[in-house]
Amino acid sequence: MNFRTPVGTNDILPPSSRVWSYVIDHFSRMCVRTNYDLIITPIFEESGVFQRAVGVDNDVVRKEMYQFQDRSGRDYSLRPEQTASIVRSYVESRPKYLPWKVYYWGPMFRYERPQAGRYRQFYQLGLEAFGSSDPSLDAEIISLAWDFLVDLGLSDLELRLNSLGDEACRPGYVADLTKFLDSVKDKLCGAHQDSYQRNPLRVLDCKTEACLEATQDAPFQRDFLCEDCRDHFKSVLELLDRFAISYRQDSRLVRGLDYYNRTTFEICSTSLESAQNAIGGGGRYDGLVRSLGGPDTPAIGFSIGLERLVSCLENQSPVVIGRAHQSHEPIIFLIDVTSSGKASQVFRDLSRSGINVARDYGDRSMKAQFKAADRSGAWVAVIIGDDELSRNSATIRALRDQEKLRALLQVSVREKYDGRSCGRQDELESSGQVEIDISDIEVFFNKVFIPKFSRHISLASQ
RNA sequence: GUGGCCGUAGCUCAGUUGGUUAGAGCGCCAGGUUGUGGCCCUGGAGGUCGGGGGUUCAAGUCCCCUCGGUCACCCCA
Repeated sequence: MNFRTPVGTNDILPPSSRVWSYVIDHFSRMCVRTNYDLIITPIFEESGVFQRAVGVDNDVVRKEMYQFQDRSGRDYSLRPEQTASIVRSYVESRPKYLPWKVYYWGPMFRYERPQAGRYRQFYQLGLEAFGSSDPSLDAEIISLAWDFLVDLGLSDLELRLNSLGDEACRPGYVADLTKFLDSVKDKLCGAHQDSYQRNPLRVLDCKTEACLEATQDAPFQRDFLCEDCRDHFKSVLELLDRFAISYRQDSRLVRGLDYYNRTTFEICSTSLESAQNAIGGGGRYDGLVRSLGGPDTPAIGFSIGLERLVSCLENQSPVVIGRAHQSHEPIIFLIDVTSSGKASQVFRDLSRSGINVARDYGDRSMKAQFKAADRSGAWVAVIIGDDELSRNSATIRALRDQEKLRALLQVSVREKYDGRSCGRQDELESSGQVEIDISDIEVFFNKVFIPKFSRHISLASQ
């Protein structure tokens, strides 16, 4: 019997993993540009971190946590989400300067039945900012999430926003809502007939006809916001308007984790075919630091599901997918039929000089090596045969896009660098390939050919 | 936790009312042809038909159990 991945988990394999690495890289750059620093926390924490943060009544904690005892009997859980760990880390390390802005990406774990867009080990990327309740921070966070997705080429996105109020106005609202639900409880869907008392807000988020109908005239938070919350929310909306980010206010939007207050948001893709169409979301959690034992510190963040994001991209962003693959393609494939070990040396030198390079192994026939070169997606072959070896040279031949690349090779080999040209151009006309000294190979590619080549590539991908 | 559909080569699938050594295409490997690779030709490797039990002279085909995949409910990323 062969081993396989555990239920609900899967390997992220090439070529799809190229998209992952591209997306994560894109995200990291954006975060660095906006002054967020990488944070890496343990993948498991004391269970209490999540129980306290997410809420013991929440499904995520009640029945979805990978909770276990280690060999010393300590009660740990694999993280079902990242925010709680980061808050724990904030409280533990007490950063000197505020705001404290951090970003992350990594695996999360929830014990659920897998289905399209839902896994037991899944990946999120996101960011959190601590130490300011300025509504412009809310707008910054929302716009970062939005722009990140839009810049990746996604278009069928919908941003929904809500304000959940704060400790001043929420309790009154919840009491009112509960009273209302008491009066219509017979009309609620089966799942919520009892559970509405534990978490009344969830009922508003229920998609069943029964609950939707029963709660049509329910009180909504927007009518209960205190003045501070109302002003705060209004400022956030005004900034989003200025950014020309379109959104929809949705009074039924209640996020699944209990720590949220004030601004909450969710981004869905209408093009995602599965039932799990929320790509990401987030919001404020001004009370969370305190409830994990820290000083009163407002905070806000968002997270995005990588599997869902990548599947959106694969559906509707061919340009980005192409670019992601291209960034991993070898430019050069080394073909060596001399069994002299020359390829090993050239491979090492070229790769260390910064060029994506690939090769074959096992001294196979030239035909086999060319086939491997084709499959690798490399743009040119660098061939070392017996003739070349005796002259200490290599032949360069275009593999893809031959007409253009031959022209580029032709120009490159004639171009002077440091007062001389690298190649012997005499053979070019007839065979469409050039021969250059091995000692010139790094200069030829790095200084002459690749600069032209990158321009050719970027023109081609436009 | 509940339910629908599905499990035959690396991949996509054929396998007729149960009947001899289980097939195809693609992919892979080797050889030939070739303008040093892409096309074409020849050959080859690779399957305990998810696993276990049962019915039968005979099971990939029928029955039961089980494991896995997938989608949906629920929940959420």
